[in-house]
Amino acid sequence: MSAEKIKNMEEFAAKCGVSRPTASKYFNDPNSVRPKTRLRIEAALERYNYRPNIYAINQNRRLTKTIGIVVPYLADPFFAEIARYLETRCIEAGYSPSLFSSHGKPELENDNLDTLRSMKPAGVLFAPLGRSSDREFVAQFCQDVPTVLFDSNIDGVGDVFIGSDNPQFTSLMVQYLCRTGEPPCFFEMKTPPNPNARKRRLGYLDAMQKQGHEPHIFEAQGEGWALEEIGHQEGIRFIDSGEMQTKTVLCSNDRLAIGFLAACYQKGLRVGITEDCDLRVAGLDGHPFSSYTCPSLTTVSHDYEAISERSVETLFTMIENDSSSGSRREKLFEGKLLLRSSA
Amino acid sequence: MSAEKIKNMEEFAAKCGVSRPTASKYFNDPNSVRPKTRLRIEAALERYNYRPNIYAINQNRRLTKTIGIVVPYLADPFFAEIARYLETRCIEAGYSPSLFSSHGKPELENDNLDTLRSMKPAGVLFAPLGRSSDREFVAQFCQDVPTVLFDSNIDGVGDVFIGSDNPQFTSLMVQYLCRTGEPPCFFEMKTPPNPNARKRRLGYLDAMQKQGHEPHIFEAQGEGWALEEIGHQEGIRFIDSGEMQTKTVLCSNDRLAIGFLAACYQKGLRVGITEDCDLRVAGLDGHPFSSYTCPSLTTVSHDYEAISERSVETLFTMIENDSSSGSRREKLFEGKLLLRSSA
DNA sequence: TACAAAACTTTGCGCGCGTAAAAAAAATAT
DNA sequence: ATATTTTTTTTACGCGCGCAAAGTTTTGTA
Repeated sequence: MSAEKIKNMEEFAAKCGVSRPTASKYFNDPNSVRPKTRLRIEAALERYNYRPNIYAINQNRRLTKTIGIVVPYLADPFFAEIARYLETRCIEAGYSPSLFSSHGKPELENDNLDTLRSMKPAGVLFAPLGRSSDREFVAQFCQDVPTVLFDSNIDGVGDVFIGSDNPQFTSLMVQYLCRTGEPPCFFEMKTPPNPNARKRRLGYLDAMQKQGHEPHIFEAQGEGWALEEIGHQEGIRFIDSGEMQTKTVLCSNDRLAIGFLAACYQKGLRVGITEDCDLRVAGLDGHPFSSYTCPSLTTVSHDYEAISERSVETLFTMIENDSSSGSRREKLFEGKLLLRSSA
Repeated sequence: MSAEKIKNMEEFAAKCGVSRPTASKYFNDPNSVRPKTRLRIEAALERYNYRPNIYAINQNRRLTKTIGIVVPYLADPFFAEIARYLETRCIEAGYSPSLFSSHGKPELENDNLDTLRSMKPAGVLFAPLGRSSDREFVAQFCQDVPTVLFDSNIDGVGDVFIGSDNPQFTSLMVQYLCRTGEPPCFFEMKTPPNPNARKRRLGYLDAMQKQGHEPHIFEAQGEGWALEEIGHQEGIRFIDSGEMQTKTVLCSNDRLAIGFLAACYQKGLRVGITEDCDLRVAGLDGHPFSSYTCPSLTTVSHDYEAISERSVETLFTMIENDSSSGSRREKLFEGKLLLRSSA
């Protein structure tokens, strides 16, 4: 490795003994040059660690090799896990992923889309905030940039949505709970920040009705993404209120459930399916940490891999065909029941 | 908002009635132009949503307004939380943060540093993998780019390190545990992926010796970042082994502790400080979810805010003075004891 | 009112690369 | 060996903006 610094592609091409356009061609696609010249270039690449200036490259390309990944809240392990998978897949496919979190704020979401737009990305994988998203703004973005919406749907916006069948989640869990014991009440936030809450509530109401049971919903107060905290605080209030008319609680998501389990523990309620327990508690999501709660949480898990995989694949074909498909496509994956010891 | 598309700063400046260099000056610092012209420009900015081409900007600046943030594993809530804070502070200061996770892999860490280097960032906030980091590579990077190392120190590398006083963490906890009951044994991984584990072990040994107690260490098998899983599996093995000669267990970090708590629960061991409990369990880190374990986890918390704040502030002054300070500086923050119900 | 200082405009070069067209060279086919 | 195809080189322009120098206008001060 020579210490000599190489300023630009001109100099580098000279070291290789090729012309600059040929070097340029190589960097765009190593296979597009003759094997012999390719070797010459790669030999030089070993000696001098030259790398083309990304800004100069991207300025002149209509589209870059960047893929934007936007999630509503990266400190939520659910999204952290998905982001990890998406990033890996993009790199494998030769793109450079660029990760953004909206930190739960619609303004930041718009900002993220703005900076992404100016990055001329080849495509974007976008999990919107949901109800609090700026609908118009997002719709415009999806028109301008090849975008795959995932996790949270915004009706009629964008060409593709890939996510989970949330009503199926609740219905699956309600069925299981009813078959094995008392029908569940539903523990959810009154104003949830996460997008799929509404569909889960509807799924609960629907499933209960179909089973011929009367639904009970407890609405937890509180705002923001501190779901465990809210589940805990409001769980205690729920328990103390005496409104709990059933010994089975279905939480709208796993993070709420984790907080609720803490509330139960604190209140001396034993949670589980065995005879000596006071309460059954179930969650929804398949949160990465849900197997390590005490007791381990029975839940319905997203098919993380399928969602990530399909999102990425769909985006890649969108990029290749670069045509907006005309009709809007949605793909919903079913959840898998994870039977553990809490319910 | 006019629908008319503006191609470049030339056109935009014309719409404002100012010259292009003046517009350019405005975008670099809105206060550097006369208030009257500033209003003219901002009025135009309302009508046409023009934004300067970031690639053209960055190509011509020696340094960009980008700040790189690199963490070893973003799916760990600890780093997710810190990253969230760092991002926010960078944005407030007028920089554009760019987030990278090394996903636990040294090759990826190097790749991240490579792409960062080619981004000509104003500065980088870097939490390295630690022992598995490529020492030479990282050192070279820190020489080329203004970098603040945080969380995990690499001796002699870089100009600044900001983190926690890990031996103090363990010593603080050991002292507390000894004062209130049996001296603790230490539950850790044999080959930990997280960087500060070694210092914690030494802190444990040292503190036990000072207290006049004999140390006991249980080494959990397993590789990688699935710490809860390892804590769970190996926790069960630990319990079954009969090697546990004390009723107090100090875990090397909170994620291990979460897994260990699950193991205790599964094994029917009651964890807590009250008379009727079999075991006391403590963790280290102040993990975001550690208050929602059952029982809630007694731990020593990083001063997240202080670390993030100091890291960012330090980087900003490094950027402004753009001189390498010559001598290496380290700042270690003490941990705060969080007394909860597990120990 | 004059005068210096500050802010602005004009002009013009340069950044590092994409890319197109035409000419030259090399590889392959006849 | 010649003709044909493929690859490479040459030449040249453009991208959108930073930046510096010199000239012009505006602003604040004496």
